[in-house]
Amino acid sequence: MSDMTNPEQRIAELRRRIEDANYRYHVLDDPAIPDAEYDVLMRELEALEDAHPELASPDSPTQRVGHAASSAFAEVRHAIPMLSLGNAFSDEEVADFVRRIDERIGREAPVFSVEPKLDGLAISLRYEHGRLKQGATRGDGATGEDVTANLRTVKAIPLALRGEGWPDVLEVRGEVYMPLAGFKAWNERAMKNADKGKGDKVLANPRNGAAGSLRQLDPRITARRPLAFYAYGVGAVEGGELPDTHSATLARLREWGFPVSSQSTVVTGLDGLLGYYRRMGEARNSLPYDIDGVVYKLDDYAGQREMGFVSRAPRWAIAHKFPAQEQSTVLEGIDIQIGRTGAATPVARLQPVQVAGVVVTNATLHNADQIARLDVRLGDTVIVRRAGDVIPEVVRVVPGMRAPDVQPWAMPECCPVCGSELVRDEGGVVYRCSGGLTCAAQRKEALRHFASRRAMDIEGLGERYIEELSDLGYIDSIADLYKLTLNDLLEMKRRADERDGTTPETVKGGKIATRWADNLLEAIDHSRETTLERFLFALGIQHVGESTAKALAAWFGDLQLIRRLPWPLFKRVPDIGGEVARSIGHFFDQPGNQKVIDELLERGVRISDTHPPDAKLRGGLDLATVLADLEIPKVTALRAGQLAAAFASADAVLDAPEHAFVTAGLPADSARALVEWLADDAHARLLSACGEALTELDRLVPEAAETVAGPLDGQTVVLTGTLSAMTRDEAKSRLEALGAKASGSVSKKTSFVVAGEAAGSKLAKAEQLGVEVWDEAKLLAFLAGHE
DNA sequence: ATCCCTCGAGTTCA
DNA sequence: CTCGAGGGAT
Repeated sequence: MSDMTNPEQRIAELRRRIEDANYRYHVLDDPAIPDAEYDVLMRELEALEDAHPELASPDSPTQRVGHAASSAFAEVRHAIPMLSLGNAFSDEEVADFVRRIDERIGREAPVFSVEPKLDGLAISLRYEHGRLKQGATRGDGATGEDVTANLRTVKAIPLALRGEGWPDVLEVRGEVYMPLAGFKAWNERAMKNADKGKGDKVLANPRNGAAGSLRQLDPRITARRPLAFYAYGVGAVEGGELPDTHSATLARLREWGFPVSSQSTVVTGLDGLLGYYRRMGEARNSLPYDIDGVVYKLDDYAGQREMGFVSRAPRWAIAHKFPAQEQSTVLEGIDIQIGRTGAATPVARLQPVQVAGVVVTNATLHNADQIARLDVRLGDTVIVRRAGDVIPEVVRVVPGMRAPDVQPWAMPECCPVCGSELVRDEGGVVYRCSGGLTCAAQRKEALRHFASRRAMDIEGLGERYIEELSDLGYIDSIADLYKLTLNDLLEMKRRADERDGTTPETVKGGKIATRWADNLLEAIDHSRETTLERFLFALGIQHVGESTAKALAAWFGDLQLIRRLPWPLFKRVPDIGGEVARSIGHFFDQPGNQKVIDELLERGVRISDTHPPDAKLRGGLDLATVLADLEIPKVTALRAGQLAAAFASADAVLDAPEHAFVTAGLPADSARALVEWLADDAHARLLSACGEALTELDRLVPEAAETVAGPLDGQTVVLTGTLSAMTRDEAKSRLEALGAKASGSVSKKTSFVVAGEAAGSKLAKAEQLGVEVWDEAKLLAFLAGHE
């Protein structure tokens, strides 16, 4: 096709189409052609320009890949200084700003052009006769650096102006920034490649990413960075006119090919400004770029001229800043917290600092690896952020502020609570206290977990009471909760008050208050009536959370059965594999745990929903499956099947000589491995126990399953946000009653997401994956129609 | 062996 | 909410 037309025309045509695509993508936010097609056009243009060097032009989109490095940046003096803006941190300061305008030029409710304040790098672009001639950084406002070659690589910046009516000389000002998606993708790739020892620099944050990219001496590096641009104003103008308001100028810039924030708009008076501030504050976390506030500008240029300037900032504009989401503070110490499973988590003790509206003093450091990665040391100045706007975390260390001779931090060797050794998980990153339930911290955490809402739900038994009851020796195990008496509680309280030197709380007449103790006993009593699912969860078995506890309860139905089942049988439950099954078996193998369970039952804990095992177990209850589940070396599912065909029972396998396995069809090495495995007494007992369990289950499991089809059978749902008519938990159980499976995270397998008010990242993920989203109204209508 | 999806566990502050 | 790791499909 291209050889039909003359190359000059074709080049012009290609350049126009490519820049058109850039414009639609970056300015109109409405991509016109797919990436692949864009690449094809680009390659054709490159080929043509190579073949006809005389037709090359600095305005060509091919030039956006950047040329060879220069040695330094030239200085650029700004014809009109690039001013900084005054800052407002409170509504009052904004009110003062509006009042000053009224006082000075007599306008009570002025019209403002408002826009988000992007966290990027301010630049100036000089166009002469519609062509980009020079781009510069803001620098100190009077003088910046010439970064034209770098700016040419930013696709959102037009190399030539579109439309018509532009002045002979036009200086456009705006912000170069790094969109969050681009930043994330860049860093993910950079980190992946960093592991392999090659690759790109990991960027500290989008702002630094943008600034650093523009200061590259080699524009080819800049070209690869995901940079974007928004125009927010003009500087020098010669040989032409602009509209007489700022908002109209922005509209004009948009026509000429500049991206202008779609969030920029016009509002009136103080109320308008503050309303915009609130709206943007809410939208902040869902914007595709970082903003640190909003900017208010008096819209009409006549008013701006009248207002004038103070020193280096205009009096007609102000930046209204959001509370910082990132702050620096000093790391005063690193404490070790011991969790329920003994996991030792380092927690940063920080000099109190305001982050996104709350004072933060603690932040998790996750684990020792994370500390090593960040190279955080005691006394360091660190950057703290609230991840997802909730949980504080240490992001990085501020370099160059470390005192000399501070050593790297190391995980202590012993548990700070009980002194037992801290042992690193094999192949894992967490260290655990090896003290088990002899460790007071683990005992307390176990109690806290047992009493928690989703477990036994003992209302009022919070951290404080557990601490006191445990420290003063009233409860050692979870079973001890059920033998507490009113006297115990009152005595405990008296001793705790004495110890802490606090005066006892009294009611009139000087009598000691007992109401709290009555309530607590009542709550403990109330918790005696429970379900198998809650009970299993409350025991705090490693790897058994709510979901696994629920599955165990549903499949086996009876605590007495579960507590003596050999571990391989647990693998019959979907989503329970070797690791989890062993962990459950191991828990019930401990005589101490069995004793606690006996005590709980003796002291009145009653599981109300005991039932026979689920019929779905049928099918998995044969010798072949059990032999495969035992994880005997070299005995695969296939070999297990051969054995089951040849032997009538587990006991028959136990008694068989090695050659009988070979006769059964096993290769010599499998037979050998099996004999060796069986030589271990513990293994032999396990196999025998499995045989017995099979026989018993066979008797218990009902013949056929009679399932009622629910309307949501096989569907996976995710709930997010706040519902008004019911709690999320209630919605969850009602959906489950209709056959749905409620999950915590959105994936492409998710059938639909129920999104209430203020839904966050899960809703975003659903939209990104194109997963169906229900609002509360739709949920209610569905429930009404199907329950 | 490798991917993707879930689950478990740990965490902060008002 | 986030990270790590278990389970299961491929």
